[in-house]
Amino acid sequence: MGRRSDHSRPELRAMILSEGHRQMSATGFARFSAREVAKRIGYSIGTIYNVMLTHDALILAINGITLDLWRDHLAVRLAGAKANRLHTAIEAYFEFAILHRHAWTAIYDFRLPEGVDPPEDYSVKVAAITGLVVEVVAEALPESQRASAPALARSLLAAVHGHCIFTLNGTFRMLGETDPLEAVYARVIEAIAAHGG
Amino acid sequence: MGRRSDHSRPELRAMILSEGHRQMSATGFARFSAREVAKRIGYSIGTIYNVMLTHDALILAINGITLDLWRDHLAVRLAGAKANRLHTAIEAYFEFAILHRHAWTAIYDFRLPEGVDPPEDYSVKVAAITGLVVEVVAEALPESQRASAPALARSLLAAVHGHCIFTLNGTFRMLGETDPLEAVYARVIEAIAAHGG
DNA sequence: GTGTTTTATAAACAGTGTTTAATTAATCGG
DNA sequence: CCGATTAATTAAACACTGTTTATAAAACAC
Repeated sequence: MGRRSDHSRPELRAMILSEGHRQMSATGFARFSAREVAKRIGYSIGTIYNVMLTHDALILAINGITLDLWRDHLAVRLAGAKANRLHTAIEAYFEFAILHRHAWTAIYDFRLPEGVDPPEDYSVKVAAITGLVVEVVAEALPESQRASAPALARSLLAAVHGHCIFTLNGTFRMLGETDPLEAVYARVIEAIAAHGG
Repeated sequence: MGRRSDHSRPELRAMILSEGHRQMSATGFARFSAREVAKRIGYSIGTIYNVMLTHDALILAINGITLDLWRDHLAVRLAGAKANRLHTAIEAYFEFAILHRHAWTAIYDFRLPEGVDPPEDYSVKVAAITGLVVEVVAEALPESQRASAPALARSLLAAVHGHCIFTLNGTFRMLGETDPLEAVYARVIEAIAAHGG
């Protein structure tokens, strides 16, 4: 078949990413298939390559959608929290990861070839999420310690992340941990306290 | 070809796992191929299935080897450390993960089907590593707090793990973190201090 | 030596990502 | 308006994957 144009390029891209994200959420990174996405939107695999160029770019774009949803989730939860914002942020981190476990896990399952950096708009999405966390951490610190907020925030982010992964991949179940959220929260409070907060 | 017996069953299993681990270390989980393992040891793919039963079991066995190496690495490092044992443990965690990055990452890249538990000997290997960490954490706590060592240890393990992952997957590079080891070490010391250590 | 069991393989099946050539539809120039 | 050009789409092929099945050959038991 030849040139068809029932959908514009941007429409096609939107269809691919929407169906792709749906499928990533449903089946996870390991079983994700670009061919299946093509089938479901009624186009051939070649069209996916025309629009997305490569499999890696497709997955990166899908993960980008997940990052946007994640940022929104955090932002909404934080907007509705006047007190206990650190706890809210951690809670929201866990909530999103558990609710969208396959899509969230895919962010970390996918790795670019060594030495290749992610495209800038992808880094921007990650930075946006980090930015929200830095803000919340900064609020919890005395003004004299505000300068250390970025460094402390990314460290606490890593700590929360580790707890979240151990929750999802069953490590914590294996080790007998039943309340990982409160466990990290305790760690975070200890760190903040040590910085005068 | 039929029954050959140049190698006994245990010999074959050892060859498969040795070559499998070598290949996992060299190429990583995403590019790992059971067929390639077969090729390299001079047997057909069917033999791999005869001996290993399934692809999942093969990977689980390879990851088991990595866990054993990891435990040994931690044990050796800790055996040679009289003071600063917490720092040594964290250092050893990072060392191993970076040195065997592909094999180490494969432990977490692989996921059993949902609801399926790992075989017991695999859980035992994980518990052995955790046990070492619990010991070191317990040493750092006052006797009155020793009971909380297991819970605190698995939480700190998760924290270290998160920092380690962010180091390997480039997140920390993206966020400008240049010394993740000392960052987690600071978090660990804060937590220990908060428990009276 | 015959019969049975075990081992190993080749071949097939159903997938995957990726590339290529061919075809058809839309667009553009005159 | 019509022919030439450009762009979109696909079918088919390639080289892989994991997995299953039938078959042959070697080893073992009696």
